[in-house]
Amino acid sequence: MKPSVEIHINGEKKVYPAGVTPRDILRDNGIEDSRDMVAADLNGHAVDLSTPLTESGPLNFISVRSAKGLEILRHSTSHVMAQAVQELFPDVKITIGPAVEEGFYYDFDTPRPFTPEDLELIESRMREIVKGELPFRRIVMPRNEAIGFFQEKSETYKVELLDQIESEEVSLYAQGGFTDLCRGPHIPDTGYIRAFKLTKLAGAYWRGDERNPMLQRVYGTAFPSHEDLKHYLHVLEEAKKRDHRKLGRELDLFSVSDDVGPGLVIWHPKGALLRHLIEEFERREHLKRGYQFVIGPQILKKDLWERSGHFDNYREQMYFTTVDGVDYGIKPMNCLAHMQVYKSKIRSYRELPLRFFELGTVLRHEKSGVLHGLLRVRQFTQDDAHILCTPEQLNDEIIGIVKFVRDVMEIFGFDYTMELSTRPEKSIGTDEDWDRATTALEKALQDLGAAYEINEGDGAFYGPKIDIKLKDALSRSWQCATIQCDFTLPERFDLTYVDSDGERKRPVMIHRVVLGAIERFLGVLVEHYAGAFPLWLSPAQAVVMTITERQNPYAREVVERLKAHGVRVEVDLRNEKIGFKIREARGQKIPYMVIIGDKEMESGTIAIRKRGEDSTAGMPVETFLKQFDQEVENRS
RNA sequence: GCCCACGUAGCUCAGUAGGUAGAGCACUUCCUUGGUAAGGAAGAGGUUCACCGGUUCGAUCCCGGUCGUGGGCUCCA
Repeated sequence: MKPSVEIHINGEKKVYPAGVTPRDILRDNGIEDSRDMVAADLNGHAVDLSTPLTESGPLNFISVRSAKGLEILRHSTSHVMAQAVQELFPDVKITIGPAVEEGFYYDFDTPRPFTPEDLELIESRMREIVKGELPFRRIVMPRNEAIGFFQEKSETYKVELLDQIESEEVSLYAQGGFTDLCRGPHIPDTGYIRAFKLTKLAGAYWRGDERNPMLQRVYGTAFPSHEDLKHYLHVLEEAKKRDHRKLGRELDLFSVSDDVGPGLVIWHPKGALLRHLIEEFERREHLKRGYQFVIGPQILKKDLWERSGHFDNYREQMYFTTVDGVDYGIKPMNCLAHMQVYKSKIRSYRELPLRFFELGTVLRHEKSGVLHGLLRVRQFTQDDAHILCTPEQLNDEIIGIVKFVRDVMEIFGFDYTMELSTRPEKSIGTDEDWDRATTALEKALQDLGAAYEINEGDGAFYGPKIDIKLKDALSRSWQCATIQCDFTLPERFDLTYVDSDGERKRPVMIHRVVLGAIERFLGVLVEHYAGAFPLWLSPAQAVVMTITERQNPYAREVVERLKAHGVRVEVDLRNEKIGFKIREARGQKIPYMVIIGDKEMESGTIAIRKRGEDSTAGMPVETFLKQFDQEVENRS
């Protein structure tokens, strides 16, 4: 009897001869797919439609409209791109080319970097390959044979990858004359690729290590249909309109100047006001939670940075200066001063936990290539605190901080992700301390039932950390809040407290920020709200505007009343038509327009036009103020 | 720091087989006093096209370098 397999499909169990392919089953079951099914899933692992099946189990087809299917489509498109590149530039060596969140890329080692013109060339060659409907063929061979195959082709990067693969058998995929080492699965043939576009050109280090040679990375994206691609490009255009660098200029919040220097932010009146509002909010929230304000100096003696380990581990990021022949380090972090506050007297266990808070301005020498608007700068102010507590209090303190962060993120309506970062290569402290700290952080996350990912080797040099990341308009992640455990600095600075048994013991230190850097947070915040800040945060909350100059005296009266009530109000009495004034106020995204004409003047009212609405409502000033206060109160 | 691209008026951008620059908006003045997304006219505005050097009779334009910006990589709040 021929061996057979039992396949569960559409809620039925069907028996097929072994070696049947998913494509056969697709046809057999009359599934209408109009080439939407790109692969299949058998027993939880993805297979090609052409893979002969030798196992029984549930089979599901993977549609190109599913996340997994889209990933397969994009991955296959990256192979097609590599094929096009090799056909056009035979001396290019291939490396790796995965699907990523918004598309795919492929890294090439090329003697001459690609130009934008090359991209067009590659794209048109890809279109030919797609038109050719070349089948993707899966080839399984022993690892050694594959090594020989790629050696022959001088594909040294592939050989290097194969050298590190453990299994004895590997799979290759070939379409046309192009063969790549690959796990698969892939779409059945290149004709399945419908809409794609090469998007950007970049440099990238081989295996992400800056000691390795730099490769040429070509990014692209692919979609099930041209409409989907068009939609994606449209969304991208819209996202660019939210860019905080663009809005920062348009709303006159801040600037950076060549004359001043890169990565140094100049806050204009409205931006400075926004910052002030956020900082006030922060101070209140910290006081509520038992933090004490402290303030440290901007420069501290170099000896202190040597003692802390910053000099050894963080020197390249620091600025130094010399005063009266003594070397000082300009602070890149606030922890040293906070420890000095702790050390200023003998501490009792009764005082702990101590929570020292500072809106601390720090300077870090960031590499020139990483600076980015407000999101990556060289001088920034952290909402920084250092908590000193007993080891027993550690868990509760961490839980308190995570809750703090959650509360704040909710107020702003942010989605965020949490990551637990463990010990990096360059670090100080004992393994035992690192384990204790890492366990404490993880336990707090688990106690709270928070979702998190583990980031191996990404901790600070003095301890592991929990990072909270927010996304900008283009969905790039930025670290904002961070909670870092530290057993090392208390040791190095010999911090102690007297315990109930009269013994001197070592406190634990937690470094933490909630918003992170105010600059970065505001950058992300601008993009989050697309510049339309909620009332409580708007630098200008209302603008009073008149129809004609006749109403100016009355308008001034209204402005005074609003100001007296604490409304941040602007006034537009210019000799312009009302349509023009409204247009400008809309552009500035001011929450309330207060419009005054003869009608309002005569009835002693004001006409309110709310941001986002096209109509006005007439009311007495008092009525407006009531509504206004309510909205500020709700932070809506 | 590395790779690629870019750098013209406050902003958005045009431009010149290489012959010393233009538009719109914004700004100033005047006219207009107009009820919900741009009323009209005139004017001023670039140490001459980021900076430095080279090629050339002549460079904003070609070449090299520096600085800055953007997109990535590495790194990070």
